[in-house]
Amino acid sequence: MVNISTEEKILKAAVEVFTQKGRHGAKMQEIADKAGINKAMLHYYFRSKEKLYVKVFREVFVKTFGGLHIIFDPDIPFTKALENFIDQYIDKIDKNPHIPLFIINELGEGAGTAVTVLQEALKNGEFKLPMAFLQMLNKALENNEIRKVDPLQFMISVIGLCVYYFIAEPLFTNVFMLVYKMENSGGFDRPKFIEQRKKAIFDLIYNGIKK
Amino acid sequence: MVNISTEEKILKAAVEVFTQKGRHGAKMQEIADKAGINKAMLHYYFRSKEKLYVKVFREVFVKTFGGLHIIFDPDIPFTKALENFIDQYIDKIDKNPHIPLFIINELGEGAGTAVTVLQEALKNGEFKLPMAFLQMLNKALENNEIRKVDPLQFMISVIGLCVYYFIAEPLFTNVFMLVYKMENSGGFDRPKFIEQRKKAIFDLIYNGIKK
DNA sequence: GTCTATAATGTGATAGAC
DNA sequence: GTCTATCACATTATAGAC
Repeated sequence: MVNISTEEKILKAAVEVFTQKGRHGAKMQEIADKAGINKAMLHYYFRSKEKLYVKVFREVFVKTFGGLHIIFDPDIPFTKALENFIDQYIDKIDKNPHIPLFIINELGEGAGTAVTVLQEALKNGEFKLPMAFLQMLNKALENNEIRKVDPLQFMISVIGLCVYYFIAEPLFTNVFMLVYKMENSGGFDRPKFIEQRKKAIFDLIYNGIKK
Repeated sequence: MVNISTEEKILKAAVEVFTQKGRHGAKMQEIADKAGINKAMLHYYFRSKEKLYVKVFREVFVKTFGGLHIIFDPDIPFTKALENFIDQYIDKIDKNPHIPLFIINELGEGAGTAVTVLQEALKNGEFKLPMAFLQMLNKALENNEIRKVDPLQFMISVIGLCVYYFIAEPLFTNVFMLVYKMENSGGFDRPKFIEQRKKAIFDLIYNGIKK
């Protein structure tokens, strides 16, 4: 990929700006600047801000969450799959920390583009994660591998545990600063913290559902 | 309160619009319409959109999270306090479902108004929740009431479990629709689901940390 | 395809009458 | 204090030359 096309440059810049600033906060000028071209080109390639946004949302959603269902391979034990999921899901979010909040915000705008994309992705198999998770969980419940839990509630809990820190990071870092100051600690080592987070989530869940 | 003042009407409308549309999505015209007055009055009372936003953020943040620390009363057992917290925190969010995402989004805008308000509230005692939670948790750990856990990680987990569903509700309702259709279920009873959520969270945590 | 210049619109803010 | 009318500016979108 020696020569990246103008269209690709625009899309790449648009992903950055839309995911970081949101639908309303994003400005066409900033996207143009980041792509190294001018505003007119954005409209030449994508007609309008709205159409560009739709492309960005669909691509971001599918690329981020499209492949994760393979973690729930029926041939490995549920507990191990869960551990893998926590590990890989958090790694993915950590590499794209703005994306969960971006998707949540756009889905919250009510019936419209984002919700339509989600529904289509659920139907056409581009977003198999929830069903793969629920199927493996139901099998583990049937086989009495784990304590009885409500499948939907449990799924929300696992995903929430993985995602929430990244969404609310500014809130927690400020609380940490207060705590660390009180403890005369060595400050905040973020990579170490992320690894500890994985372990804390798995420990909580594992002990929460083991028989 | 027979006669609500114009300033109060504006603030009430501004809270609604800002929390639902965000800082950039909110329009002064919509706030004016909702308050039943015209745009000029907004500037007469608050000078600028920015100043009005600051008032709204501070008020919303303190009113929503300012009083919750009293749940962690040292005289009651930690497990019971945790159960109360889950119950009351979720009730509060359920009554103001847009507020967590609003606060998270504004804190994510980087150093600025929202972060400043948070830091002040942490210092001046308007936001005692994190410290109250951590103190009670540390005591429970010292007394060997619960399994050994990392206090900060555990706090994030509890809050995330309570908040995440409300933040990502549009995502999950769409998944539910798919699941319920497959199961020929009677559809989605939201109030019942919220009560089940409280129970699911407490069960997971309780089993996750009990000795 | 790419650019500059400009139109068209939306929105925050103000002036001035009452 | 409240209103209408208007300004000033930012931003999306287009026209037209190269």
